[in-house]
Amino acid sequence: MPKVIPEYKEKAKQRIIEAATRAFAQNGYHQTSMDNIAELLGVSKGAIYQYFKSKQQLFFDVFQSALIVQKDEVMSIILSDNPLYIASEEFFETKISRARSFGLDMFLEAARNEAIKTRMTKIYDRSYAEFTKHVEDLKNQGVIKRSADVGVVWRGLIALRDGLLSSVFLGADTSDAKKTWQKVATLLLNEILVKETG
Amino acid sequence: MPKVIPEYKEKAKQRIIEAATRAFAQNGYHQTSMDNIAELLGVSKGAIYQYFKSKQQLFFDVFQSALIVQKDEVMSIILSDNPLYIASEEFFETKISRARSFGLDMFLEAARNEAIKTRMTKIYDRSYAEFTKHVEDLKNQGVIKRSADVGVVWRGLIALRDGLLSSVFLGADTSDAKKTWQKVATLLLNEILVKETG
Amino acid sequence: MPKVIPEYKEKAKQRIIEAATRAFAQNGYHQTSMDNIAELLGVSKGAIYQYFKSKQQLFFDVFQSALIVQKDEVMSIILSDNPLYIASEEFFETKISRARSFGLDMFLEAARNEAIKTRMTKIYDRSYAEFTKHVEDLKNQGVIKRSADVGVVWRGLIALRDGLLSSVFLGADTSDAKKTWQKVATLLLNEILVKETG
Amino acid sequence: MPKVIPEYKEKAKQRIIEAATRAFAQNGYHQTSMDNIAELLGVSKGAIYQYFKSKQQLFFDVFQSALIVQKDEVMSIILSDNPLYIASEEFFETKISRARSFGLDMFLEAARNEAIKTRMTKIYDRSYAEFTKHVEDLKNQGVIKRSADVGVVWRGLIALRDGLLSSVFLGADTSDAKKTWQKVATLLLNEILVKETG
DNA sequence: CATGAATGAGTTTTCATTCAT
DNA sequence: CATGAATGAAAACTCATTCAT
Repeated sequence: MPKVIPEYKEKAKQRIIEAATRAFAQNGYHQTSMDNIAELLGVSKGAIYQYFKSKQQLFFDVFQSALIVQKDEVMSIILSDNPLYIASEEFFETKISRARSFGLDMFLEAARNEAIKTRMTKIYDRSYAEFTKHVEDLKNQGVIKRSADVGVVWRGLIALRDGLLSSVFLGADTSDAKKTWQKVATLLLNEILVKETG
Repeated sequence: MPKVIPEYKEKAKQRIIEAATRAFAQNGYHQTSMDNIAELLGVSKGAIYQYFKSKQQLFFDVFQSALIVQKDEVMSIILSDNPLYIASEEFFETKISRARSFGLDMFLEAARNEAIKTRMTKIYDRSYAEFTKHVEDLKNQGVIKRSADVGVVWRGLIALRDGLLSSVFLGADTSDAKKTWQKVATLLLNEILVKETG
Repeated sequence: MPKVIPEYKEKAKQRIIEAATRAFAQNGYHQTSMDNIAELLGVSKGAIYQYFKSKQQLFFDVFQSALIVQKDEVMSIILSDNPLYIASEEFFETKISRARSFGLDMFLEAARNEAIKTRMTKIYDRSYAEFTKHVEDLKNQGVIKRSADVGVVWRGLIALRDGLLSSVFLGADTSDAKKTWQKVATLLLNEILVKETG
Repeated sequence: MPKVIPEYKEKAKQRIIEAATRAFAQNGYHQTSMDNIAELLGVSKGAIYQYFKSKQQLFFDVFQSALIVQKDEVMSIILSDNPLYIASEEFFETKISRARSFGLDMFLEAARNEAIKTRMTKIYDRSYAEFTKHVEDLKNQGVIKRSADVGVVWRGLIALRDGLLSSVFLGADTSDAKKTWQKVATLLLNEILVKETG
């Protein structure tokens, strides 16, 4: 069924990316065949190749689209009124469901792909730059301690998040993970926030 | 290479596991072929099948043997004289090289294997049990605060470690990661230790 | 590009044939996709199928049109004032560029197609018939020896041409080929011409 | 069925090359699938890949083995007692059957492969070098004219052969081709031989 | 008529696994 | 026991062809 709608191509790509994201996330890059994705879409293998020249390219695009989502979300929280929301179990809950729909091993596959690594580093760097810029404002507003080493906290939070998510996927108890997140994140944020919280 | 000695079988298995660990760690489960492993050993593919009925089984055994190594190491540190050694950059350094030689995606492969997941949970549980038992002693000795929620710290440390290691493999700056580890681990340990440290 | 004029159909076919000829010649039948041809024309794949029911049919028509061109040229030379022009390096030069723009492997593809082979044989036969008829005139005019076995010379020249062209495409030195053509063609023509030349 | 005979591997390769030569010759490179070749051998596709890492490589080896055969034969004739045997219809007959079992389009496929072209040029050059060296002897023995331009004759003969073979495959009458070969080859050889022949 | 999205059969290639020697 | 040749099932990718718009 040819579709002559102008933006159809973009929509088709998007649909494929979504299906692929689901498939990669659930079964991993290697366990997912182009056939799987096509079937998920109710479409023939060949159709996918009209939009992505290879499985690698599809993966790359899937990954990038996921990264963009991640970045946006992190930024929005940082810029929100209540920075301590980050330390809530609710926040971590959304992380879990998002990660579940993203797939850890996509990161590992990505880690083997130089092009992806470069891009990812770039995205993280930009994200970090925006973060520190915003932090400067918060310091001026007296929300964050002037002396705070924000980099450490930032990296600590991200590592904690990733590590806890991994543990959940590897079978750890979810409520333990959530509680851990809440406590440790609070601890970290209190290191930099002026007004103590518990 | 001796070939007919009685305990030869066990030694042969061990040699295969070692080679497979190296191969899996370096290239990941899917990128490693039985041929690769056989070649690494200077042995024929068929020989491997004498000891392991499938690639999956070999992986399982490789993984299990790796977990045992990990557990031992973690325990030994906890039981050591200086619990704060954990928070040192040096400690993290050894983690990096060990992880590099183990391979992150082995965990992910494992995460898809129910048998492995169960076993892993069991190992972690036992490890945690030993840990808490030991902690009880330390509380009695006045080293650790009576009120400390040691579970949170334990899980936090492990998550932090895994998250930072991931970030390093994904291209993050190693010295940033080490510094983050040192600061945050100290923060966490100070939560439970009676004698404060910086 | 006009699209609804009556004779448009014929012109469109011609345009497609020209583009296809270029594509087939440059890359060979199998290395040329319908997409390639369509792209070369700035037209959609589907459009080609409006005029040619299959790739094979398109090839057939391309080939036939090429054969007609060839025949015409050969005839015109034979009928020209200076039959020895054939033996010149200049003549061979034009052959090279023509062959380059036609493609050797089109002949081979053709050789597998019975319909093409039949048609080709027919065209060559007609060409040969015209040639011998003309030769009869030349014999009467005393230009060609009465005793000459013109068939041998004709076939010899064509074979020599094709063989030398092949060698050039396979990497032989062009000036060697041209010189060989000039010498051997002269030798052959002198066999049948009354007035000797060097 | 594993075969532990030492030279088995070489024999297996040879068998595959022979089957592939037949298949390529009959149907051309592109029309021949690895399946075809495997079937011809009564073997699985995978088996071929144990000996040749790709279809291209197999083709390369097929081609090279064919070239070696060709070179040897040409040399043996040149060095034979009766150089004029080359001009016989019988000689051409053997050429036809050999070419039939080799396949013209292998040359064309080869013409697109730089590695093959290079190798081919090298083989031809060596062959030509041996030829000219031998010719020097023949000049000294008074068999060949001192003034003869042997290069032209050599290239002329090869081109004639290739061209006539092509024509036969493209449907020309075989006996016409043979006769043409006999006449023109004689003409060419008489150009260089001291003792005239008819 | 023209378009180009979709199809699906075909092709190359890989690799875990088996088994005759 | 060890070997490695052979298998066969899968996977990625291509492309002539069709057909709804």
